[in-house]
Amino acid sequence: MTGRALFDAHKLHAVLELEPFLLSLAKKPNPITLTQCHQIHAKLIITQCISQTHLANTLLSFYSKSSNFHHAHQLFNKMPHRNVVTWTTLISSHLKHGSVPKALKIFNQMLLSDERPNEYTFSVLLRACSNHDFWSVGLQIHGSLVRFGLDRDKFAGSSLVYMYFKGGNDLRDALRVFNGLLERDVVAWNVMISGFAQVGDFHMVQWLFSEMRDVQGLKPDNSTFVSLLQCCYLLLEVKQIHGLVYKFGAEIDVVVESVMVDLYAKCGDVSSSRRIFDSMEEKDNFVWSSMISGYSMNNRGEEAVRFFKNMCRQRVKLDQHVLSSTLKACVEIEDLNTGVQVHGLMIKNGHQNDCFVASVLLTLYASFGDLGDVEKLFRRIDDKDIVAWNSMILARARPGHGSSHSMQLMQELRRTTSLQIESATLVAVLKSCENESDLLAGRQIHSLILKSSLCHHTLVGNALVHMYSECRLIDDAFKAFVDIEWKDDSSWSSIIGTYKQNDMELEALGLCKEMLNEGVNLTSYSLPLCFSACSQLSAICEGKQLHVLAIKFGYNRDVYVGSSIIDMYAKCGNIEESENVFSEQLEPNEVIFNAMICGYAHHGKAQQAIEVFSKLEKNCVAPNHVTFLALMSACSHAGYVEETLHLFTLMLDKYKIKPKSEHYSSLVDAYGRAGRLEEAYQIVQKDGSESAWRTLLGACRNHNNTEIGEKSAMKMIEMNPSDHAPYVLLSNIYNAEGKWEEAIKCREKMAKIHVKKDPGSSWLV
DNA sequence: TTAGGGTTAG
Repeated sequence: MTGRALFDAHKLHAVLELEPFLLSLAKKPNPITLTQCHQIHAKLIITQCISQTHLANTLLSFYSKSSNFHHAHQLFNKMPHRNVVTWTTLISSHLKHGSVPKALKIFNQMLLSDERPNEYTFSVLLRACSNHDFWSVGLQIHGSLVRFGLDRDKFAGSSLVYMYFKGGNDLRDALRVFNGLLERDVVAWNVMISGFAQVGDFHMVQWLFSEMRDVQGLKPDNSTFVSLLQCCYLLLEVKQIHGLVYKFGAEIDVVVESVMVDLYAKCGDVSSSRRIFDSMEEKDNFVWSSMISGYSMNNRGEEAVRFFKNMCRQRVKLDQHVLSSTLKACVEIEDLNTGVQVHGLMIKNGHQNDCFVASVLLTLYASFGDLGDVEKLFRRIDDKDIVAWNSMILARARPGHGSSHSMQLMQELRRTTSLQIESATLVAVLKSCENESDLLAGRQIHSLILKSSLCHHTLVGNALVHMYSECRLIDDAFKAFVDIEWKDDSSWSSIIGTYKQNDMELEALGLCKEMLNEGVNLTSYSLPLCFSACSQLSAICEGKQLHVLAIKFGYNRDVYVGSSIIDMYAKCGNIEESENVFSEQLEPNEVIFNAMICGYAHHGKAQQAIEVFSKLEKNCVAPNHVTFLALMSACSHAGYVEETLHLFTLMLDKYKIKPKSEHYSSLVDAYGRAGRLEEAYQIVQKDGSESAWRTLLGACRNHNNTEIGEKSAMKMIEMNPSDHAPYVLLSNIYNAEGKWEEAIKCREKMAKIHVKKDPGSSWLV
């Protein structure tokens, strides 16, 4: 008797000592190791505490959390007494780390034993059944829940509502269960709010939230705010919810902060994202990756890369999200160096075959023409999804590579996988057909599209228009355009661009008008095309109307739109209006400056062009080759020979810009106009482009220089025998010099080799 | 002692 009492006291002491220790371990976020589990197991056996069901349950949860199912089951089988917690722990661990069928098998065993499942058991099971594959099982479990009288319980009921939202997308059943609950706690309300937020029913979310606020003693928590934030599309809305979080005095957790970082960036306010990020005490991987993608989606790729490098310096763990977001930024800013470093980190962190990360990496390598490694990367990806295939097909659709490889890949995709082809797949394959030699493949894809459900997809239609346009089949492009059911700005831009490229400006402008009549919202893509059509036709009235619309939609200060307006007014003869638009630009870049300089060049205002260039230098904007071409052409036309030469050397020496043929031609033009034909001849011999020779020949014609004129004409005929220009110019030189015989010979030669002069045309009647 | 709701990337 005494011995037994003494033993029990020992046991009690051991329990008192072990219990807090086990509890503290259970609270730790990381699962404990198998060795630690064994040590605890041994200690429980030695102290004979293993027979205490609650302690054995805790050990069972340790084995389960670390996915040591074998040991968990061994312990479970040996336990002399099991309770509902024992069963629920085992079921829950299989659901979290193992498989749903195994969990269901254990649940069936539980039902066959005398143990009754409780609200916790049902809660975990129902949540697992929200996966669509187990939908019918979920309905059966709902039946059991009713039999056990737990269907109105707040725990089991909340999970049931969750299941109807996620698995069945059944809002009515979810609402019915919710209305039937005996008690609705914050979790129950959150499940409802999040369910309606996911399906985009924001009115319902609003209503539920106001109802919830009326319930006494209930306060929205972080989870509520996350769901509310998911309903935000506008910056103002994000700010409002941000304010609400403070109003309710909630202790903001890392998840809410992460969502706000992500959303502010999605609404274009990266500075607010960064402010929240910097103020966060606890930062998880999620928020680091949100910050990187935030920079990237706002066209601030350089900052994304800098942020990533800073993150590496701080030794933050790199996950797939961080790596793929960074690579996306590298693709955007064409930063191969960082991309290669990220590749190394992918290997180091074991993510080299991750589908998300490898898909972007192959896009990056492909954009630098490294196609050999791309294929290897693709083949190694685990569980390739449709986006990985699309990326690979697009990687192979590089200009000049033909369509065969992309077509083969799509056939392989259809033959070997059960993945559903997406619009992006077709867009990628069509991209590889943008050449007349690949037209047959393009037509095959077109017929495939017509047979599929994707024929009404706007993106696919746009790709077809583009493909036919690149193959110079204007009628087919137009037919494909007509077939697009929901034409967007891009559809109209494609067809207008097609007509413009093929010198059909009148038709292009007609389509611009039609587009406006259709009420399509003009954007920074379509507006420049419309302005360009106007300028080519000198259609200033239409141009002015479009200018008003550009102001109305707030695009007049967009660099692409702004430069096209400046160009349109200049080409339509209204340089004053170009100057007005130019002066309205808040942060003019080189494209805007170039448009103004070109405008002055066209109007023969060399002095003003040079003044604009000085302004550009003062604003620390880097000029490009177009800037110098416009400046040199303005100066050469005005007869400023020395100034043209000065600009040419400035371009080379100060700005390190490699001259193109056009620059040489401009230089030749300047010398030619001044009659300095020998110097011009020296330059042409160095450059040797057809356009430079043509310019020189023109100058010889103006200055009646037969000697260099003959040399130039011979060179041009050698370079392009079917061109009529050298014959005409040369015969003009002979005529001017009175060498009629030579002139006739020249024309005869031209007739002999069937070179015909294009008839002249004029806009003036 | 078991348990329900919320976040990111290509």
